[in-house]
Amino acid sequence: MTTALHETASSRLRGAGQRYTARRQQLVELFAGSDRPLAIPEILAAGTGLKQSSVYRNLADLEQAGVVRRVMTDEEFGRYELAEDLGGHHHHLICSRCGRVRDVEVPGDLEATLDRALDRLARKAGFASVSHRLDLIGLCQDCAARERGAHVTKRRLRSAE
Amino acid sequence: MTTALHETASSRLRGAGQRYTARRQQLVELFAGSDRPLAIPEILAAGTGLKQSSVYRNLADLEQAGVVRRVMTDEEFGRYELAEDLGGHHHHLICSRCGRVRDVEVPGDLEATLDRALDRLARKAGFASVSHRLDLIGLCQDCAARERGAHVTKRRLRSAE
DNA sequence: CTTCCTGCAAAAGTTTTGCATTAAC
DNA sequence: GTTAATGCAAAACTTTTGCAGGAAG
Repeated sequence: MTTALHETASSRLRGAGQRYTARRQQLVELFAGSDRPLAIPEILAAGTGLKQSSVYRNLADLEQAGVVRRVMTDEEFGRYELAEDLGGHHHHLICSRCGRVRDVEVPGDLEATLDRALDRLARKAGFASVSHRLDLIGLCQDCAARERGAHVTKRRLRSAE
Repeated sequence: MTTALHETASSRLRGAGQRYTARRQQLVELFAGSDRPLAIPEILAAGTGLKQSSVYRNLADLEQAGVVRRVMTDEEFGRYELAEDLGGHHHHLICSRCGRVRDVEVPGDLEATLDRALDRLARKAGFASVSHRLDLIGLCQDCAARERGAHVTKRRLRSAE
């Protein structure tokens, strides 16, 4: 089922002069089974036994090889997911309060319209080889209620969960 | 010219129980005069005399009051810009290699189409009060040439500039 | 046996915070 | 005078790196 995925990952890593070790296979499996990009703490907690520095280094290597990519959220740490051609083109629903992220797909015709328009724009500005990143920002159901409080930092919010 | 902006900023801060000090006015002016979101190092280097911790604290307060907002790039530090209703709705051209950012506006009809479609999507997923974030990712002219190199971290890239 | 990967510990970079001082109201 | 804002120094947190040991080819 994920055989093709592993073969692709393997060949991309070898192409970059690197090995597709058991650790890295674990990481790829983890991403393949997730419905959202994963943060490093989540990966560490997932019971792979991987150590922090190895996770960072492996993710950097996998990113270089084009197997995963780093995604941006409003959090102050990074999240990773499968590269677009492996995990499919999709976007993210991001809760602006608690940082929760979920994958979401938008209709194909909207994507097409968007692509055409943005390509034109980028070219006019001298940008090459353009892709886009489209996120939906809002409040998830949990947070919509308790929206309140002053001088609350994001870190405090996270640890309060 | 920026009088209205200052008045709005002032009233929003007071509404949050805070003062619109000279330092904060400087910050708002800085953002108003920029064609891209500013990073903390840039703000510190702009000659305002503000200290690092004050910049962070002021930006947090201004963000809470709805005067500025933090924007995400591929860099590992944050950038800030005026809130959408003060600085205008726009998007960002981001160079995936050097991290350079520039503001860009997309045609109004595309925005409208987008808004309608995304609102529907978000509602279906149980998200409330949604906005969107659309970035164009690519290579700026400077970087399009020298695209190369393995195991190069982003931090190294930045300091190499 | 050579090269890459891993873990540990330590460092670097960004952001937050405690406390005393200064400025705003 | 009371409350908020500032600067300084130190801490917290995320990410990167040096080095020694271990696994993969």
